[in-house]
Amino acid sequence: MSVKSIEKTLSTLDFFISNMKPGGLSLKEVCASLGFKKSAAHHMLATVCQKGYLYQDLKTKKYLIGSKIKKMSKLAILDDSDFSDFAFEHIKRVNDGTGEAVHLAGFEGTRLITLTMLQSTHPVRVDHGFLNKDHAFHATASGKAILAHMNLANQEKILKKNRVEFTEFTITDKVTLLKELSAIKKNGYAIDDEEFQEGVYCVGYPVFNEYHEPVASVSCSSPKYKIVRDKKYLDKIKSFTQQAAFEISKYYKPKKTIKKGERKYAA
Amino acid sequence: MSVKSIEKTLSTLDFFISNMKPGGLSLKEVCASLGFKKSAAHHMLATVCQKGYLYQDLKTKKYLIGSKIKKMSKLAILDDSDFSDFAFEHIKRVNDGTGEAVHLAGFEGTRLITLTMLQSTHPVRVDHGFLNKDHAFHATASGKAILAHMNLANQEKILKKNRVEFTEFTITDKVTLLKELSAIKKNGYAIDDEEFQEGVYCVGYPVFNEYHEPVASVSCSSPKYKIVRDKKYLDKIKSFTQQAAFEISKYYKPKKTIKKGERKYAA
DNA sequence: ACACATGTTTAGTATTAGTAAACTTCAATT
DNA sequence: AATTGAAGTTTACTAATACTAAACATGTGT
Repeated sequence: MSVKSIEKTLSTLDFFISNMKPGGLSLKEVCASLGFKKSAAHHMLATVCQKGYLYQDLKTKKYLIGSKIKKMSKLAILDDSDFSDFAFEHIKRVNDGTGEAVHLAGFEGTRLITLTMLQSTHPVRVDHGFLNKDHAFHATASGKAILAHMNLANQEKILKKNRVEFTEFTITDKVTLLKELSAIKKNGYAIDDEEFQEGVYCVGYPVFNEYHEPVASVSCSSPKYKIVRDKKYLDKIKSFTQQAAFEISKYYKPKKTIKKGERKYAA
Repeated sequence: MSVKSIEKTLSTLDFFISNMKPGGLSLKEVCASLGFKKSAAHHMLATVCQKGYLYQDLKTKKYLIGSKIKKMSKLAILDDSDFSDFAFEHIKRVNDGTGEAVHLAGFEGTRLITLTMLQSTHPVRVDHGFLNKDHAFHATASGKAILAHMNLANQEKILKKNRVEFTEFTITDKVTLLKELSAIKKNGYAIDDEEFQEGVYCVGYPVFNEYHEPVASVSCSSPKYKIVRDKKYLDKIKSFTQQAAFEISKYYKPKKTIKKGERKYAA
């Protein structure tokens, strides 16, 4: 079950994220775009302002994002810049070596999140996916690479919500997906064969923490015709990507002694 | 009027801001601290997670702050680091010259917000006020310095909500406050004579934008006994603070030609 | 293997959030 | 200067929904 008034409020914040303008957004704009009645929207926004998450410009009456959000953002974990910084050089090496788009993804609960991405340097570019956007776990190599190494309970929890059909090749059947995940786990890498975007082929390798739990993934996308035309090309992409994921996993090398009762290191 | 379920949700986010722990917060902790029933809190948190503003760790079930907040924070204006950077050297000069605590404050709607602060270098320190915390408009020199240069409508809007009695010297009567504000506007600076914290005396000067609208303030706090003991000490503090506010106002010097229909520059 | 602690789900009721309409404020136009 | 209109705000009322309590699951430590 979900609380509708909270849903509406957070959808409004979403709207601010994607449509923010320098002077802020007016009540009318919010209502027009989200289909709210103005009095209801006003009550809602007044409450949000009262708590300081938004605020209203005294002169223009337009709504702006409050600094409380900034304060809160400092407490977000996936915003762990250390990790992204550490990973960057390895991601870059894949990008330099292949010229193709490279993604570093992490996750928060059941959400797959793009942490860093490097665009293809080739003329025919593949540029789906944006920073911090949340992606499909089931239809991407990055998602499946992580998912494959989770336990069944978590896999099902994630697949319950994420099974949108993006292309005719998207696997939407849960049993087929679970079978695929087990193959991925055995092979050590995941592929996305036009499952998310037509004409795009993608390879993904998992990044593990010190307990051998999957925490992120590195993936490399390429136009499919290149893969078909030249068999060796895929091997090259795989080797670069695998290497990067392996190196990035070293970020999680145990730093302090493991306390008893904690999981053992198993890499 | 305010929407209660939104209020509760945002109070919960407030709780996350002030009580966040490395592994996240449990449902029980939230309920215990905020007095919620666990089923209600669960529904609420599930909704917030579904929208990605929080997320739940799959293993520990604890709640963490999502990266969507990070995304949103990049759109907050008062987080305009350029301004704070520009202001810093001037604030620093006041701190170096007086050795006392110096604050740079801005505001969002009816909220006074500390942007930067420098601690006193003296043994007897005055350290109320924290970064990004919202402060009392009516009981601080920083607040009154800004408030004095607003129009009556906005002054009343702000004073309607902020008239808490912090000490026996806090001015809580609206008429008295408005009279005080008009004196501040004439004098060009505001004082806080133990109105926010006992034993603390404070002087504040407004920072104006290119339209001569108050947008921020610089204030300097000192233990009151120093002011009483040495009349010249206050003059020194005032002169440093005034100079800083004057210099910081230059940040808003018009950069491009003023379009017709817009307010004229009047400084 | 058991018990306890924590989180999750459910069905029913009381509260509250949304509606519509009137009001305010301000600015543009006559 | 008076008038219209466009935005936001407030109100009183009612339909919808969020909260409660209690049972259920899950997993951890003993």
